[in-house]
Amino acid sequence: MGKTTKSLGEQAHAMLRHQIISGAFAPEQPLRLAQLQERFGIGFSPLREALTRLAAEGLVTSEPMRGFRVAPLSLEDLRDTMETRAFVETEALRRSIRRGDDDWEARIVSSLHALGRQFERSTPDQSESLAALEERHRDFHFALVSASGSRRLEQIIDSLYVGSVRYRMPSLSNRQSAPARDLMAEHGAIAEAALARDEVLATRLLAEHYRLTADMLSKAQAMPLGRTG
Amino acid sequence: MGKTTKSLGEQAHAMLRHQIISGAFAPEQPLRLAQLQERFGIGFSPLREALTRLAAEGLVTSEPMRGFRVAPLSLEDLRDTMETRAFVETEALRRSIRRGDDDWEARIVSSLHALGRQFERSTPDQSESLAALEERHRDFHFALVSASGSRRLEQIIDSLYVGSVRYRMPSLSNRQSAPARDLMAEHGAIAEAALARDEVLATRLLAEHYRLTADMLSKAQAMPLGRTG
DNA sequence: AATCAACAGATTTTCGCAAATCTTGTGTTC
DNA sequence: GAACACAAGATTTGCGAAAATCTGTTGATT
Repeated sequence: MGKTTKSLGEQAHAMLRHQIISGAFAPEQPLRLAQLQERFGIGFSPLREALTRLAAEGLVTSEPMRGFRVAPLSLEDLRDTMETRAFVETEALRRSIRRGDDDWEARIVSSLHALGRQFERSTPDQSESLAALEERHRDFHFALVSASGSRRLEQIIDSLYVGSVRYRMPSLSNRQSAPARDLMAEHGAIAEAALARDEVLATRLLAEHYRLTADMLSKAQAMPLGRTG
Repeated sequence: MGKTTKSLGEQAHAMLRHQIISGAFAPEQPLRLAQLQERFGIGFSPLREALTRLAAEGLVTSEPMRGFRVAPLSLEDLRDTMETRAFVETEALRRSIRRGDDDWEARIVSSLHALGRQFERSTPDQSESLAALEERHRDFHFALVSASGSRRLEQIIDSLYVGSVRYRMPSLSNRQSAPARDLMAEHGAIAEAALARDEVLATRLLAEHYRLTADMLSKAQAMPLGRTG
């Protein structure tokens, strides 16, 4: 069978990562070993390994002898992260437009199509389909820059994505932020420019896309949803 | 006392990191727990934590149920890493030139001076002074970009530095590669342009500096020193 | 001769307990 | 009443042993 047995440490890492990203743990919340052991039914050692990895990835913070906490969120970090994403990904897109072959074009077309389908299908209240939507969204953006030819750029893009997805997940379920933008049109325009090998237009559209996203998330972050008191 | 007690895991991480960077372990060499336990006199848990962190940083690789190895080196990775450094650090330098205050200028002057002193003092065969030289070199380059205002760019620069220093350490002790370049002149010119707030010149000199370094290290990498058989 | 199964040794991974450290609450002193 | 010392509980950290997995060798079968 194709089922590769993952170590408990990897499983713990994946589960914790997913729960932090999806907001099941609040920012700055302490992550107690005993609590996690009960929640996941896993011993100290694998949990510690998972937390150490997450700390290196920037999703949790660690203070000596005081354990681990979920990494904080801030407007400043959001702005910085999105600006840096725009800077790095426009370069990776530029290179991909120069170097991309038929397979690269196919990945863009295919991931855009899949994103559109999931977009139609998603209703705001199903957290399951929201996770699927986020996955499609990620796939599309990765496809765009997937012919850069630089392993290092890919790694950087990946880590910046992880740093930004926590800001997006809660606002994805917020209906109010969506109507102002036609997200599919934005993505379609970027894909079109990339496939037309128009470096200048494609990178400008991508940067603008991230700028709009940063603005929208900043508002959502400044006024967290759900608090009606 | 100002001495903060570090956890054994942190100590193990620092020691292993230093030994990998300085070449005490060969690339791709397996890192056996029992062997490391004997070498450092530290138990399994802290060693595992250290190795997990190093894996997340890219200095070691890990395969499930097969343990850890020192991460491989390659000409391709060297080229990619140095190109990416040039790309990211020129941007950070550009921003620093725009935003840098008196303290930033002071850090550049001071770290350049310290680098020059250590450069005069260093003789090729003292590995201790070579480590100090590398430290000064790092400090100078970090000072250059220390006013970028972007935490994310700083993190990226840091991780790329770690990825590249392993290529430089062995060649630092190779006398033959040094005479072709006047390293202090290069560094001095970069600092001068930065302090003169000349974005174009400073970033061009910095990029050229990294291009020359990449070329030099590529040659050293292709023909490892010491093998006279 | 080549392939495969099984066994033995080495290695990684996981667990539970002991030690070290931090936190909280209580009582005493000024 | 406020500040401090101290003790009890909670929590992290570290260690060694046990379990799970891999690797290399030997011997049997086709």
